[in-house]
Amino acid sequence: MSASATQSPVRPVQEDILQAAARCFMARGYAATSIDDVARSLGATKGRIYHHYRSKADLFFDVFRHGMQMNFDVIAPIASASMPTAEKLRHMTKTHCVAMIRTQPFQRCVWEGVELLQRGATTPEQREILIELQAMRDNYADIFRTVLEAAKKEGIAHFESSSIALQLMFISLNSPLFWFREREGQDDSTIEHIASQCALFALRGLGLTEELAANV
Amino acid sequence: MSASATQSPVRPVQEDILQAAARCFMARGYAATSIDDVARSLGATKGRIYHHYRSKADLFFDVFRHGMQMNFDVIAPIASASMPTAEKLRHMTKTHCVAMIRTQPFQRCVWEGVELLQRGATTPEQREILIELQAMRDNYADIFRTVLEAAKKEGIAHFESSSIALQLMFISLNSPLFWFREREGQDDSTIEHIASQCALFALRGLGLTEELAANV
DNA sequence: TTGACAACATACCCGGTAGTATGTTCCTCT
DNA sequence: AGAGGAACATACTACCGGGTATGTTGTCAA
Repeated sequence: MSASATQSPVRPVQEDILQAAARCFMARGYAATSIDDVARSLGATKGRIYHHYRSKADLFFDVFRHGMQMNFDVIAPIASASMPTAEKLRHMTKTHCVAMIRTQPFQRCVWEGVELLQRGATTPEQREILIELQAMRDNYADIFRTVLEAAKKEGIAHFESSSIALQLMFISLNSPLFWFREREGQDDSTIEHIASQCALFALRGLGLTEELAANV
Repeated sequence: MSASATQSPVRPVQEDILQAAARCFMARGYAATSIDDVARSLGATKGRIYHHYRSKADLFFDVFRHGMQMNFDVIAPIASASMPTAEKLRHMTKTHCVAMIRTQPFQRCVWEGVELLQRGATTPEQREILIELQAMRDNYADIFRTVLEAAKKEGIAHFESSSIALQLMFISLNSPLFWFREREGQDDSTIEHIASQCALFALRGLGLTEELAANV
């Protein structure tokens, strides 16, 4: 029919595996999820997964990486844009929260991955990957940290410890990861609405005035 | 020596097992923790644990129950006391946060337990226990929900969805569960100081004015 | 056409772990 | 003093799940 009948498929195989893995890991947790579970949700067998990934940990790490990458993709443009600090903070918090909801399965894996990082890995091979992932996450947090400290310097935000403020902000914005459920009749505006409430809570918590925090 | 040489020990055996189990579950997660791990951290073997608990799940559920019970013990007196809503909210948030830090291993189990609840149990026997634990947690949350809605009615707090506000408040106060680490030189004042920052963040997030949220 | 390789499925191995069955010690009560 | 049971330790079983080794099919290139 077309010029090249065997062009690479629109949705590469790896993308499907990552999607299925993210959902399984979210549903049962990393340790309680078996490769067979992931394969079954794909209508396939272990062979398919082990053909593309060397180990269960490798698969999980790739889900983590993809999750973080999606966050960078939406936040980096805002962070590098030129706008008032308060407005930048509003945009970044809201956008981050929307991303958490939209890519929930992946972000749940990122969350659990952070815990795995702290518990350490077994093989030295995995250690190297873990260090890379750790750095990835630290870099992402630093984007927000920079804006937070700028806001504090400008007298827009009021908090004592930057580290604690950063943690509190993130956990507020990440909160939907733990209670949001996909349901029928939920469209973009529903998600936006939820994210607005979370971002408003976070911005208030950081000490922004009602005017500066409004209309997130 | 004394009148009754074989009095019941000050620290019952079950208490020790619960402590060890809570720490192990916090360190590695429920699924990745083996009964042997818990036994080893007690300098004992499986036999000791299975003599007191019928299954791994039962042990975990008991840790959950103890964690929740400790929360009730500190919050119930405040909730039933007679004081202005704002003051009650300050006390409850701060106290809850302190409890999270002080009993961190147990509360991490409570947290993971909530996820296990959502994923469901296998045996119908466990289902009954899960329903009981679920109710326990709901009752605890309702204590805060009542105060929150009172605060909203009085015009002290400002939020849209009570459910979301409750989630955001809790996750802010629970936040130390995920980043607080015991270190040398940390005394009660250190914990109080951290809890104050979390409570302040939460109260601000709920829309309390700076004066009402101050001095938590 | 055939050889090579990608992309899997199938069959298997083996280590770890929940749970059990049985021994052992000590205490207590009669 | 001896019978019974509480409080464990030891030894064992059964199964699950990560990983591997091998078989099968389709495709493409020479």
